[in-house]
Amino acid sequence: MKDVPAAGPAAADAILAAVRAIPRGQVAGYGEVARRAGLPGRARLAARVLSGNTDASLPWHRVLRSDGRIAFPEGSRGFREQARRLRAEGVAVANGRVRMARVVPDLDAEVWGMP
DNA sequence: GGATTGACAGGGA
DNA sequence: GTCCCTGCCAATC
Repeated sequence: MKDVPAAGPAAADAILAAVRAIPRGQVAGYGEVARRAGLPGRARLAARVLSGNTDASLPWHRVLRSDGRIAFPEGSRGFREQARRLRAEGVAVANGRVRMARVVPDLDAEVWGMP
């Protein structure tokens, strides 16, 4: 019952699972995902995992920066792809940023299975 | 072995 | 509200 896995394939899997746990129309930050994956403070690791992912069914576009900003440089390919997908899901993307879900208390709790 | 980089986060100006 | 710098961790050169 150790605690956090020491950054291995299991960690990557956990991160992927956390990303897949994000419901459609909702978004989360890298640090948030990492935390839910059992890797507090490993936001960068989450980013790295997503950069190496190739799963098209993985909602990576729902993962944003802590500020709600898209991690890619504006005008970049990934930027456009992500913004496009988010809009397709009903997420308001404006000027390279996304309106972070301010209040989704019950929903959020349900999603992460924790109040 | 060390040094550099990176889809980050947080605090300060 | 935006822009800049520092810190943390892991992988890569």
